Amino acid sequence: MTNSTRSGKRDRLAGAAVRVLHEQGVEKTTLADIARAADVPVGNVYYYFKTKDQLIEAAIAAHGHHLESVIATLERLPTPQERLKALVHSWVEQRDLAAKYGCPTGTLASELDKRDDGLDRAIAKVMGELLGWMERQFAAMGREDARELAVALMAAYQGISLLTNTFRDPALMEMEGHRLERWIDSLA
Amino acid sequence: MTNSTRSGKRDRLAGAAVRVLHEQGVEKTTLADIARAADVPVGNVYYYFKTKDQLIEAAIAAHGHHLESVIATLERLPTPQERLKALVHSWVEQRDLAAKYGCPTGTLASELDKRDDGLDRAIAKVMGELLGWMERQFAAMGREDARELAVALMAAYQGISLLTNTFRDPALMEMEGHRLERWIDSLA
Amino acid sequence: MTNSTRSGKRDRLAGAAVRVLHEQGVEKTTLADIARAADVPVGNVYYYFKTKDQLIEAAIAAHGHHLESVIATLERLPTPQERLKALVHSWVEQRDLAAKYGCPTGTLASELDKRDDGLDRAIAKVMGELLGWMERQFAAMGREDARELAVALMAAYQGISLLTNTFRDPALMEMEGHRLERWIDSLA
Amino acid sequence: MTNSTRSGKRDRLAGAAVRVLHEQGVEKTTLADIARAADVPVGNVYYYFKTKDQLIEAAIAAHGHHLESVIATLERLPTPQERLKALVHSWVEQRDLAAKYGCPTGTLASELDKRDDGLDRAIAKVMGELLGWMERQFAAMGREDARELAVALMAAYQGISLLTNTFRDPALMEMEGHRLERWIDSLA
DNA sequence: AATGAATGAGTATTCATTCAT
DNA sequence: TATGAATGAATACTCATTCAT
Repeated sequence: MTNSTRSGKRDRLAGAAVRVLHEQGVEKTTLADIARAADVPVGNVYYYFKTKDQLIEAAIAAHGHHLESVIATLERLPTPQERLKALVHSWVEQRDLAAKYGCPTGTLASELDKRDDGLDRAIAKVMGELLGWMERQFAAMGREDARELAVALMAAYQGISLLTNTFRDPALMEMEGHRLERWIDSLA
Repeated sequence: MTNSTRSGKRDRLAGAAVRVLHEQGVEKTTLADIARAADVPVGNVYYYFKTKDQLIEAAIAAHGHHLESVIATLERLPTPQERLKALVHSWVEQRDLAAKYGCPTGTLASELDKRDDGLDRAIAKVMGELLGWMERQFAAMGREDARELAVALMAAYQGISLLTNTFRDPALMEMEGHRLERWIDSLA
Repeated sequence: MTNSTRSGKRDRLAGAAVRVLHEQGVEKTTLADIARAADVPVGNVYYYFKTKDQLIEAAIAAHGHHLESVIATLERLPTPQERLKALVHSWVEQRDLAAKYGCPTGTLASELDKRDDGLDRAIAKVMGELLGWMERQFAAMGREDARELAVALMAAYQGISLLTNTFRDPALMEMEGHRLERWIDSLA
Repeated sequence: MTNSTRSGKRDRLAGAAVRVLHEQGVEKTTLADIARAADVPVGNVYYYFKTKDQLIEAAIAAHGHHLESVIATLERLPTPQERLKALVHSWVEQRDLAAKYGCPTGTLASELDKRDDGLDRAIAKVMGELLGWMERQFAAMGREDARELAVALMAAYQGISLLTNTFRDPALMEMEGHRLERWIDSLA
């Protein structure tokens, strides 16, 4: 809100960046790619973002907001089990995208780790938020090992996203999704 | 053997490439980086590899051979459970490296997916070999769902590697490793 | 007109390319050479031309336009004989340049033939236009063998340009020019 | 004889160079190309030729010897007219090669002119020998303008070779060949 | 004489970033 | 604010030439 101008170009750039960075990867994506996807002239990008890094940072933030809204929707469900299973279900629904490009959060985290700038901390924070929410769900289920379970669930998702992407097989995500749902049920 | 020359420079280059690609990522790594790590003049690299892609391919192959030797060592253990748990144990032992750079196989697979060349198929094959071996272990344990279990185990490892790397916390790998060992025991 | 920007840098680059390619040859000419001749920073060349090939293509087009304007001037003369002889005369006038670098069209055609790109077709088209014009002049003189005569005249020019260049002797062009003028007169 | 060793590698290299330089052009041809064509290891080339230039020079000489043998064969014919027409006839016979690669002498002369080394003088000398022979034939026909006629004939050949090559049309060489034969007859 | 290997200078191309208007 | 144009540093790749054996 605060940063958006009448034309909303800043948001459009950040949104386009999320999409293009997911599809092409950070290193393969040029500023021109993002500018084109946002339908903004290249030279104009620098009015909104001083550097490419700042644009990536904005993309990470935008992706974080997206995850927050996903969580907010899940919160409407009555029990933690249902919430977690709904999350798993949403992953399975995205299986075709995962097969093409992997998980947006995970691929970003993986790539940003190799860079000198501090952007890896930004994506770690986003992933940490989701992890924290998961932990709270397991805790609400009365589990003492909520932290461990949250880590296991997040790892399972990140890992199966990578496998689904590597083998280009959406069925892998589906199979693992069902297994995770059964697993969640078994924890009650 | 077949490709090694007296000085073994070709192998030295492939080996250095495995290391540097893991540490810096594919896109951030220049030919000069690899040449320097192998203590070989840049121009000389092209005597052994026609393109950067071919050098990466050789690095993938070298990494594949490394995994094969790891598997060969595991094979000496008497039962499939012991073999699988020893594999998990070796992951935990590598936790500091994972915290710094992630899993070499996984980060490579993730990055190569974004490229146009066919190298993503090469790393997929390497990962597929390990996956197949895991499946055979679960099958030897009498599990009908060996394939599903193998996928779950591989995903857990890839995912926890990514989390360990993202949060720069080797303890995550340790925690998940113990959980996986208990899980394997529970399947018998 | 259509492609020229305010500063006309694109045209300046194409023009400089025509000159430098003629003087140094296609293979010996670097992009830096052309950029320097046009007084344009190397990196900036790529704003106007995606590849070296495209710049060469623009140079060929520019040379083609030059030939068109030469023809347009010749068209003002009353009879085809006069036009053809004026063309021969213009060749003789350029004899010092030919002694130094050969015919721009011919040397370009000769060099481009050795390349894989389709640029040899572009220069062939330019030469074909001039050849067609010559043929129309001979036809206007009532000659049934206009095509054959046009080919003979063009060949004579290309050949004497090569000899003049090889022996570095402008007098050769002069001598052959006079012979060709007499020959044209004899055809009436 | 003097330079040939038992194995005749030097001659084989020069011969291969003539062929490859004609087909690929001087600048596009690497030493490795020639070495491969001569079935000689690259490193070994430098035992016979100190530089690439010296190898090209040897190729020019070899081509010169070839032209000498062609002339020697023509000398057996009784009259100068017959000799010249036989020369023209041999050009026509080579029309397919000319369509593909142009005249070996001419393309070499054209390319070498752009270089700093003195090789352009070497090929000029070879062409000069042939030109001198032509001139002697016209003189033997009693023509006072023998020099001019020789230049015209050589230019016609070089020019039609270039056109035949540029338009990739062997018929051009054929057409011009017939015209030149009639022309020679008309000079008697 | 022979040869696989080594070397370094040179070239096209990309792209984040800056500038002028 | 907006934008086309400018810039230069970086990178993969080629190849004549040299070296060690």
